[in-house]
This record gives sequence, C-alpha cells and structure tokens, in this order.
Amino acid sequence: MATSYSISELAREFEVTPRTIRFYEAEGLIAPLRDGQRRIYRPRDRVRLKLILRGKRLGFSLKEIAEIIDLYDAPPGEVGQLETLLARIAARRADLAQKRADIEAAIAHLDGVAADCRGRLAALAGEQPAMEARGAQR
Amino acid sequence: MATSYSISELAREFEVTPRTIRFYEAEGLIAPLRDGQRRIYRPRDRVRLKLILRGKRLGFSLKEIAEIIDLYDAPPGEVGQLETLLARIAARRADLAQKRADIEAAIAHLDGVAADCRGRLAALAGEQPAMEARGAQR
DNA sequence: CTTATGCTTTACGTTTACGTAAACGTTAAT
DNA sequence: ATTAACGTTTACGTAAACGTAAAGCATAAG
Repeated sequence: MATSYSISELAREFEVTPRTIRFYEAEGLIAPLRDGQRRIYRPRDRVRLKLILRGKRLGFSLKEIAEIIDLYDAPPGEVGQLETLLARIAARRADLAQKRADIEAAIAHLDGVAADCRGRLAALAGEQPAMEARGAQR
Repeated sequence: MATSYSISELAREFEVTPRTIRFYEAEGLIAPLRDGQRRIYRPRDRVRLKLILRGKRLGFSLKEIAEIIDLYDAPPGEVGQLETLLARIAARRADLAQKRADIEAAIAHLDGVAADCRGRLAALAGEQPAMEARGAQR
C-alpha cells in the first residue's frame, strides 16, 4: 500500500498553491505519476518538493535547485562521472558555505544591535525609573 | 579627509553595475550625497551596499532587506520604541535562524552524497585497479 | 440527472530586479 | 576644439516565478 498524494494535499502541507507545484513540474523539477489525467505524487516527489522549497528559502533559483537535486539522485556511474560529480558537489558546497558565512555574520550583527538595544533600555530604566514598579522582563 | 567613492568604484568593488546601485537608491535603500549632479558615496553607503548584497545572497527581497537595514541604524528612541525594535529584531533573527537550519541540513545532505560518492570510487578502485598507477588524491 | 468538488490545460497578467539603449551634461586630455 | 571617460535622467525591455482567470473533464453525492 504505497502512499501517494494529490496535488492539493501537497499544496496544503507545504503551504504553496497547486499552480506552484505544476510550475515546478513544467520546469522539470518534479515528475509525478499519472492516474489518467490526475497527477499522483509519491513520497520521493514529496521529498523533492521539500528540497525545492528549502532551496528557495536559501535564495537559490529554480535552475540552481535543479542542479542540486540532480546531484542527489545521480546514477552510480563510472569513475569519470563520479569524479565530475564530486567536483560539482564541491562547487555547490562552496556556495552553501558562503551562504552560511553570510548568515553567521548577519545573525552576529543583529545580536549586536539587540544587545546595544537592551543596554540602552537598561540605562533608561536606571536613569528615570517611572512611576509604576519596574517589570524586569516582558 | 573623509573617504568617498564614485558609483563605478563601488560597482567594481562589489561586482555589480552602476544601474544596480542606482536602482537600490530609487528603492530607498541608499541615499548618497551629491556633488552637483554626481553621486558621492560615503563609507556608510558602502556598508549599506554590502549589507544589501549579503541580504540578496541569502534570498531576501529588497523590501525585506530594507526592513533589516532600518533596524541597524534605528534612532536611540524611547522605551516603547526600543521594545518594539527588539521585537522586530527577534522576528528577523528567527528568519535567519530558519535559514541557518536550512543551510546546515543542505550541507549535511551534500556531504553525505559526497561521502557515498567517494565510497563508490574507492570500491571501483579496489575492484578494477586500472592499468596505470593509482593517484590517491587529486 | 445535476450539482458540487477537484483536477486538468491554456493563456494572459503581475511583481521583482534589474538590463539596455538613447540622449544629454562635464571635466580632462590631446 | 574635439574626442574620451565618466556621469546623469528617462524609458522601454526582460527573465524568473508564479497569480489569476477561463473553459472543460470526471466522479461522487444528493
């Protein structure tokens, strides 16, 4: 009893529209089965959709996402193919490492601003303790 | 002798076109000084541009980037403003944390594929050691 | 039988983020 | 004086990623 999904089931689960899912198919990112005219999505299609959406959150274009996904289910292949595959993986990994560095920097920056912000709040609280009792944290 | 930059200097440094920089200005993300008609970019404009491009690499829209940047140079403000500012920072931080989680997952996934790939290469090498001497790593 | 629900294709519309070209000003060098 | 290098505004063009109808098939329920 292999599980399968309709397009609107997947759409609901991942909070996208059916249109979006069909669009990804048209772009060659997913290839669901068919029951006559209806699209039937298997677990592997669901995984692919999840990967696509993760890629989107990271700011990759659909074209880039396609390349990445193709890396995942690449065929066993022979030596030469495996080597070029490793090279492509390395390239993608470098992209991700760059993004990770960007993220760390952005988070650090934000945390710095927040700390400064709390500092100023503390200063204000010490300077002008207002009429009502202080609520330390909210 | 405060340093300043021309639009093409910044464009070269960050590998974007002047058009792009002017576009960001039109969208309210940068506000360079003027020398007559010419735009004069100060270090703070340069920093902003850097932040914008970092945001772009992370997949934020220019509108989202504008919100984030506004958090950075928010006015000292009073208690209420500081508190809502902290709240907005927390929201943005949550976005970034999500993206970081996505990145970690993607990198882990890719590393797994790469490891599997190297494993298959090793298997092939042991199975059919070709005519020429093996080059352990390239 | 027809109404509702869900899926389908086809096709044009929209937003974002610029690209590209035209036409024009301003120093700076030849 | 004119060519070159750099800047400006204005405006139309474009690619990506869908949104939004329109029109039709199918099948389950009333």
